[in-house]
Amino acid sequence: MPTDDAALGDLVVRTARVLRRAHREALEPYGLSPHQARAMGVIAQLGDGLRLSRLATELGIAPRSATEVVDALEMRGLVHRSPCANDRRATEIHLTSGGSALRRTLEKARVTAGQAHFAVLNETDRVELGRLLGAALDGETPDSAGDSDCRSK
Amino acid sequence: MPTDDAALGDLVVRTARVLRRAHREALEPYGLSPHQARAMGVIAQLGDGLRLSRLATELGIAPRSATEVVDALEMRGLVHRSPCANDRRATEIHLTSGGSALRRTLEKARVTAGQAHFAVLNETDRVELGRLLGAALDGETPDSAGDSDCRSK
DNA sequence: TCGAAGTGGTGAGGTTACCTCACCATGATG
DNA sequence: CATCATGGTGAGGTAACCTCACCACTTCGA
Repeated sequence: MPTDDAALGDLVVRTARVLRRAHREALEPYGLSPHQARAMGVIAQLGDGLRLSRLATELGIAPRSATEVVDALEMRGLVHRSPCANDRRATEIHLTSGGSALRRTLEKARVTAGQAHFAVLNETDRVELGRLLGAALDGETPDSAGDSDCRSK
Repeated sequence: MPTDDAALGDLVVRTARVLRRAHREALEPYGLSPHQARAMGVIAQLGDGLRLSRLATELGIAPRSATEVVDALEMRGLVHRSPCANDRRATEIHLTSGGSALRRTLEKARVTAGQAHFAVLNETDRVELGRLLGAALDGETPDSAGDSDCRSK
């Protein structure tokens, strides 16, 4: 068994799978899909007066698809739309109080799950791991800010 | 900026995203989806006389869905079905020669992409990274062999 | 100032990759 | 040999995307 080669990539992908599964399971009780949770994160982060089209680019999806995500969140009472004052074509999206409370809960769960996975490592190792992953990410893909996903074209 | 907390999980997930995107792009010229490529990997690995239902469990999908994956691969001439001698209900799946050639090409591309991402690290760091990720994976989720994915229930 | 062109959001309808349920052919078993 | 279990697939459904067409509105140039 060779020490690395593609194995390093495999390890990362497998780790990500474990983390994602934990995330998905944490979300399940609330009836949210990972993408909906991510959308709430973006809405919370960019906050005030977020346009639907901006949300779409942040999520790396088509504007039309963002409409659906927001529809779903709105139906659950987690966000609401309001007309934009400056541009009467546009719609602003806000988290409701319930939405932002849930967002905080989920964020906490996500952090906890991440910590749990790396709990077997000591502090030194965790720092080292962060350094190595960060270095590889910085070295590769000087891909502007929006990490987005894939289906960009 | 705190050194770790959930940041470690984020780094892993972002790294995985970069790798997956590279993988998807490598596949695109051949008109294969990542899942189809994965299926070919399983078929190649478990080889001879692989049943459709076995493939399904390996991929972590329902048997009915494996039928579709194999349909697609067969249509592209990458695999073919043959009746199983021992059990006339069952079907065996094999890679065609074209299929296994393509598989080797893709595997090589995947390895190369992984190496490229971690090329900024020196040998020592790469080994260390592997050790840390491996340790965290071993510690967590004593989830039997089949890594599979998620939608297991 | 008024028509043309651009932009923000959404209705309609398509695709992909999954799913379940029902079914048939076959195999295993009392 | 009747019965039940198993391997694969047809039919039809769902979630999360997509494009195209469209309307309301803004912006811009003559």
